[in-house]
Amino acid sequence: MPEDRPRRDPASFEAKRREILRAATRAFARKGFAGTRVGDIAQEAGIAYGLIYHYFDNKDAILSSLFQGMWGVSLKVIEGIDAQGGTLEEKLRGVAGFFLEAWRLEPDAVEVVLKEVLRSPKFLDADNVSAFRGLFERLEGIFVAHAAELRPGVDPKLTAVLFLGALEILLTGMIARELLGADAAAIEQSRDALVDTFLHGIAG
Amino acid sequence: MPEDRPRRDPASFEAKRREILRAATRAFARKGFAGTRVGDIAQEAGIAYGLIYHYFDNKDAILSSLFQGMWGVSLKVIEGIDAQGGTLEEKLRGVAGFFLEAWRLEPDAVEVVLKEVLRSPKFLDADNVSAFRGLFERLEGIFVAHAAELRPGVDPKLTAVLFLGALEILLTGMIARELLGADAAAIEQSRDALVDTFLHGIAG
Amino acid sequence: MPEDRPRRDPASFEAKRREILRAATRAFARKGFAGTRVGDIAQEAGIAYGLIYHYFDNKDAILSSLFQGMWGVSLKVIEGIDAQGGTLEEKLRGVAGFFLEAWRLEPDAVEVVLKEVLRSPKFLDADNVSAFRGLFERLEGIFVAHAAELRPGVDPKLTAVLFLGALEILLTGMIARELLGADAAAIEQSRDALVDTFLHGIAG
Amino acid sequence: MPEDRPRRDPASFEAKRREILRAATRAFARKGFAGTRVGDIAQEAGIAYGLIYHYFDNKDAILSSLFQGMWGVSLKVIEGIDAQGGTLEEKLRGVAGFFLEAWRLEPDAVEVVLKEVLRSPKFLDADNVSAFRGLFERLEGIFVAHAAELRPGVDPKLTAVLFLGALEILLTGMIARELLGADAAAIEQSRDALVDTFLHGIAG
DNA sequence: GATGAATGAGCGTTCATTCAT
DNA sequence: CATGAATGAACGCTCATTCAT
Repeated sequence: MPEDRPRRDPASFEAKRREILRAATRAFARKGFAGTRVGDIAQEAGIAYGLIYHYFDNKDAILSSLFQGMWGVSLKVIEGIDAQGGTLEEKLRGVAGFFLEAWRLEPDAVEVVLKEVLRSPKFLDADNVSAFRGLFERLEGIFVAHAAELRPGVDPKLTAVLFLGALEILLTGMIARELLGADAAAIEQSRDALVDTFLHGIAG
Repeated sequence: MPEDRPRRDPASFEAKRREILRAATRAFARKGFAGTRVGDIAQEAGIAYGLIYHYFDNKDAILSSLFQGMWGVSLKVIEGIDAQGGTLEEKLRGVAGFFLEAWRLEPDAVEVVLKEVLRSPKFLDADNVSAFRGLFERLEGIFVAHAAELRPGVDPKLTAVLFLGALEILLTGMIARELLGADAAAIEQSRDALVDTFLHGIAG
Repeated sequence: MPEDRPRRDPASFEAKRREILRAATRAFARKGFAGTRVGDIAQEAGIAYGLIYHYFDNKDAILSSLFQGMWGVSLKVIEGIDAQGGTLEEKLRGVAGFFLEAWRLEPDAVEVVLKEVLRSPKFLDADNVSAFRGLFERLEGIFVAHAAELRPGVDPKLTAVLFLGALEILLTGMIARELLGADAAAIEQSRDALVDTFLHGIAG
Repeated sequence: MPEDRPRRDPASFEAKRREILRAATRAFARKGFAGTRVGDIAQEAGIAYGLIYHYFDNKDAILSSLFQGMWGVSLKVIEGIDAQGGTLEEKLRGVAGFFLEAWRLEPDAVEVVLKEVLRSPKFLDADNVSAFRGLFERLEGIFVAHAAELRPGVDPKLTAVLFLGALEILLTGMIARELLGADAAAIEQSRDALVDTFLHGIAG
């Protein structure tokens, strides 16, 4: 007698849910959220399309679930990097490295979040916007905490915005696979260029 | 004289076309390209929706037309800034200032191009990608031309990418009107923070 | 030059709307509201199904429109019968005769209203319930006004309910075309049986 | 012993079946037959929805079963009332009282039969129509048997229709709980008003 | 030029029913 | 007996586009 009632096993339910989420992520990355039919996701997952509605409320909920999963992890990691202490340089390298590494490991998921969630008025609802803002504020907090190391007159909020903008376009550029390489060395080089530029500028 | 098709009045044709384009831009900015119906554009322009098809091939063509108009002007201006000579700092300030000023004058158009064209696989066809790439290359050319003023080891292409990314998020952030101000002073401050950060870094 | 701008002619718009409404009524009568697809209505009307959505918000709105049209007329007629004066017998004969005649002229419409609207929790929303109640109250008012002609102890509200119930089942029975005849003579006989029974009872 | 299919316990099978039937009746009364999902019934019964198909062939069969159970009892009771003898008044009071009492004891079941079965072309198949007709004929038979007590010219069939229509709307009106009360006194009053009206009319 | 009626491909979603476990 | 994952037919609805007037 293994378990009392293994009916509706939560573990396998979650496993299947994740499986569908991965299939959806691949499909969204390939054809965009709008261009992906629910049937495409099902086909990618090897199941009937009706089954998707056992695991998700609707098509939108799949994308929201992807975003929230990614974003929750991201925020926690950034908080960890901040809490660990270290120099400003180490922290910036940590933040940039985390997102670039996330892209290397799960390029589809990063692409979809960047392209479909962060730009869509539909998904940038109050919840998601506040999640998004959380990252900005955390980075801003890092700059504030290290204000003593900054040139006078540097605005922490603006700097946080610029840094994330530059980081985002690195990821976007990698997605496009046109402007930048995608191998580990290129990633490292990109990360260093980003951090060095922000810390020391490009002027000789 | 064998004109191809004797429009009654080419000037007024163009005027109406621009009028529709402006109406469409407002509508796209408010509800997104996908969320805007052709009928919404017509209503915004005060005409019947069927008439739109006298001036544009289809809905996509409206957005493409907006992009090409904006982008052509942008490229010419950037080229002009480069050709005028001056220091690297002046050129970067010119580039950033141009886009920020464009946003101040036509925020809807800038928002739509950023959100709907540059992220959409549908509109990033060969033509548009190469137009987009043109801007990158022009900026990269500026960094190459001023290589003597740069720290050794600074990569021109990567720097161009980072700079445009930071610039883009300023525009995006301004669109959101949440993180940064939108008045002339805030714009100037943003431009200076961007250029100073890239030239001199933020470290003290 | 006939008219200033015959574009979007309200008259022909209404005519087409009514045409669709009639087609829908036939379809609903034949297969029930739930059993009728929007495409069935379109086919019955000889148009494409998409066109239906130019004239009605959705499938529900078609049924609501039918009900409100029928019910508004009915209430007005009943009010007219009441206002005209006369004996209680004349008024009851008028009310019953009106509904039975309506059924003779538009059996499908009466059938649909009886079967699909008055029994459906979905369509018996606040508006429709209050419309329905209006008829009850009007009939109750008639009994109250003629209280002097009634046996002592007769409850006007209960009597109104019973009268309308008996009237409704006459119509329903005619719909079923099983229990009662449908010709003019049968209708007259039904009406008289109803009124005579209520006024004088059946006991010898 | 060659039982056809040796159910573990026919009694408990029937008990469970009835349990499901009661749960379905509550659900149908609350949301209508079409608006009730098989899963809703299962939830109401506290079982898995798949199990329902062990006890009923399909969703329709549940409603049919409810109708047949109710109707069979009703017919038997009406026959008993008729067979017992007595005056016409006693018989009419018995018939009306039975249905009103049934509603008091099982309002959901009565409501569902009235709203979902008797008006639905789907369930008014040959079997059910003939069951339904049985009640009419039995009541008609009562009027025929008591023809001597009736005014000349009273049509037994029409009178049966009118009587059942007035009775039905009482039940419907009680369901709505708007126009009439629902307590025992109100029920008695309704029954008496119905019978008195039919026997003696309302004219003074 | 200008209008809006007309078309229909296409998609998201529901839910009764089956069946492996 | 009991469960709920799995299936897929079916349907309402949207909206870009065409075209007769």
